[in-house]
Amino acid sequence: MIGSARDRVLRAALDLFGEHGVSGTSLQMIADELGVTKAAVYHQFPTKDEIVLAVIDPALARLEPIAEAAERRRTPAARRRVVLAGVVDMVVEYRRLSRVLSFDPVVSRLVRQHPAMTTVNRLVTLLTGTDPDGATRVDVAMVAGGLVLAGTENALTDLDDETLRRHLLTTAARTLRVRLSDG
Amino acid sequence: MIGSARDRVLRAALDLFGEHGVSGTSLQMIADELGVTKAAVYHQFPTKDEIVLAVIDPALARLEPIAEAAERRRTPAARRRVVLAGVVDMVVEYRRLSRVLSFDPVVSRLVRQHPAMTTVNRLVTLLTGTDPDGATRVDVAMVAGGLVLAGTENALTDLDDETLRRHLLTTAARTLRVRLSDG
DNA sequence: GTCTATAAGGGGATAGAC
DNA sequence: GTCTATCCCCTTATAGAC
Repeated sequence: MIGSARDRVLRAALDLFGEHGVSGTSLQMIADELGVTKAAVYHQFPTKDEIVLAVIDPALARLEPIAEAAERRRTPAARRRVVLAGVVDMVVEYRRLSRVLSFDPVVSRLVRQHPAMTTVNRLVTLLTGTDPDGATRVDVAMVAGGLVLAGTENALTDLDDETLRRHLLTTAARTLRVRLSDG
Repeated sequence: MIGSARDRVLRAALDLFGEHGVSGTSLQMIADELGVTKAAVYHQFPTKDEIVLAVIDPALARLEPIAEAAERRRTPAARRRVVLAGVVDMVVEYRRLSRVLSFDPVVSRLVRQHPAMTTVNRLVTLLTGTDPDGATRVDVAMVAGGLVLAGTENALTDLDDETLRRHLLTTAARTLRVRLSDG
């Protein structure tokens, strides 16, 4: 075991959340995984919600720099490329987490209330432009859903990160009709 | 209230599962929604799992006819068109259900053990052909994930079923490079 | 940092009356 | 079909010793 007791809790939680979902993971399971008691876990975090937030925060924190980098570009096409590449990287890096992050009702509540949601909306606007039509909104929803699910799909675990990243980027760009090469 | 007591339970369960997830929905919540007690619900179904199965069965039952219709077509292109159209129809019809059906750890377990999984595999093979490469498998995973998520996306609830169906079909076909018109 | 012990509540499920 | 009452288990969370 490397890292502080706090880090050990977070690593165990990430593993268990990925396998059983947040609602399906009790503090007892986290404690058992570490070989300690529930009270020891409570010494590190005051509530279960705090553990969930600490697990998902690093992933959500990746979004803000993507939005800033995209907004520094001048053309809408370049902005779309930056958003797409950044989000794909993030999804691959947090493969195991994304399924849990998007669907568990507990996390859904925590994410809805999270400040990072404004960044998510900025990223969507960077992809769609303002006042998108129905077809464009469906395109973006398909890509968002596809990235999350494909990132966690068991059938794709044999692909290494770099291969998965490349395929996801190509497919997402085709769906959104974004050219990946500039000019 | 129209329908048998059993039907009322299933309708209430569908609503609550869609909103809170299966793990987040207790028998007490279902009973409260109907204005009865838990024991009355248990009179209709022996276990909670049985309720979940009864809710998802109609959606899973839609898959088999799609596979059969597709297999009656002679060209791979025609088969892909039939699978795509059928699955999109099913996703739209069961909009609220699909999120729950795909991600809740409880349902995930029930679906994995369900006989309809062999049909799912047949549909995937109809789309990809046998022995697909990594890029093709990512394409299919993206479309599957995108359909499920877009179908349940709150931001798209303003679209009526027919509009949503049309956009989903167009976008999914583009992602998979399937031509929707034959010939 | 970790322990034992316990509180307080909700979960699924059952027994038996009406 | 529905009720009351209950069982047993697991959950989050707290108190206080070491």
